[in-house]
Amino acid sequence: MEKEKFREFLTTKGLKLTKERDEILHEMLGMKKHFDPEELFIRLKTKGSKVSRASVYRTIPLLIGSGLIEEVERVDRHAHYERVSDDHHDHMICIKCGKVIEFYSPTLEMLQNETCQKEKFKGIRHSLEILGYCEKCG
Amino acid sequence: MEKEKFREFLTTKGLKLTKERDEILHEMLGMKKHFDPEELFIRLKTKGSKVSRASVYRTIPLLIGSGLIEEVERVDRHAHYERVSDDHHDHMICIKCGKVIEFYSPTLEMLQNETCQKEKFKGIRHSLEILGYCEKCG
DNA sequence: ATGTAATTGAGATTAAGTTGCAGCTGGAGG
DNA sequence: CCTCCAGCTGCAACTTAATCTCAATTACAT
Repeated sequence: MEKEKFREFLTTKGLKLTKERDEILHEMLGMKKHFDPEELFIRLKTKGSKVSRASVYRTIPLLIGSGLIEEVERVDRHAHYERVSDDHHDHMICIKCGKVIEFYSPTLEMLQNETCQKEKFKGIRHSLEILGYCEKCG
Repeated sequence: MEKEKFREFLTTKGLKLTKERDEILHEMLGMKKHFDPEELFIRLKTKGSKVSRASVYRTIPLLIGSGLIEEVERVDRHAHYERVSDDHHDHMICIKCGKVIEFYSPTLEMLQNETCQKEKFKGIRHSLEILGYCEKCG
């Protein structure tokens, strides 16, 4: 189960399964599906855990490395803006260099409309972001 | 053109077109399509402008309001994580009642992969959010 | 049991963005 | 063309999310 997966990851990397990491792992498993590090930290704190904020932040990459969680949002932590033009498009964003590729696929748009109809949902706008590696960083 | 659009927006809101706002507008028009506020500020600064960082940040919502730029990224600026499970899905979110419908369309996924290949982009994960009205609120 | 590289918490630091405030200014109304 | 005041400004202090430093502690291979 999860703890074994985590331990295995740590061992292969020459890292240790400390009681702090264990606490963080267990608390994480009890979170709702989406969470942020601060929520996790607060929950530990209110349960009386002595684990520090730094340890929570330091453990997150290890949980990702062991395949137990994934980063959902942005790579790049600050706000970005775009000059408006009338052509709608979606984005591919390179996780490594931050490059943004704009693309537009009519088929994709159409398919989304169909999906909306199936759910009786009236779509107004959407945002599709594909994260990954660009040609150069791939 | 842009300046008129901006002035019109400001006037209808009872706001003023100051020289600082004008400088920011013009510098913004010279940026590459995607930019962040700090880049904009630095560019003004290096050109000898006396405009403050605060004014840049304060002007951005006005540029959005006048339809000249859009926010590209997430509203929520901090990192989020998600416990891994094997069912990937996307979201439809009702603008009115906040209801979230999870859906999954293999065709949509496939089409995305094809689009990535076309751009020589190695997609790792994506997030697709369709905003609109659910059956009840529609 | 021991040695040591990894880990810890506290608090300082950084980055991005926001806010309060005292003085300045665009532009509507005269 | 003036006047006036709501709206603006820069500055610096503040906030939030996250990272780093460092001396003390600890897991775990041998």
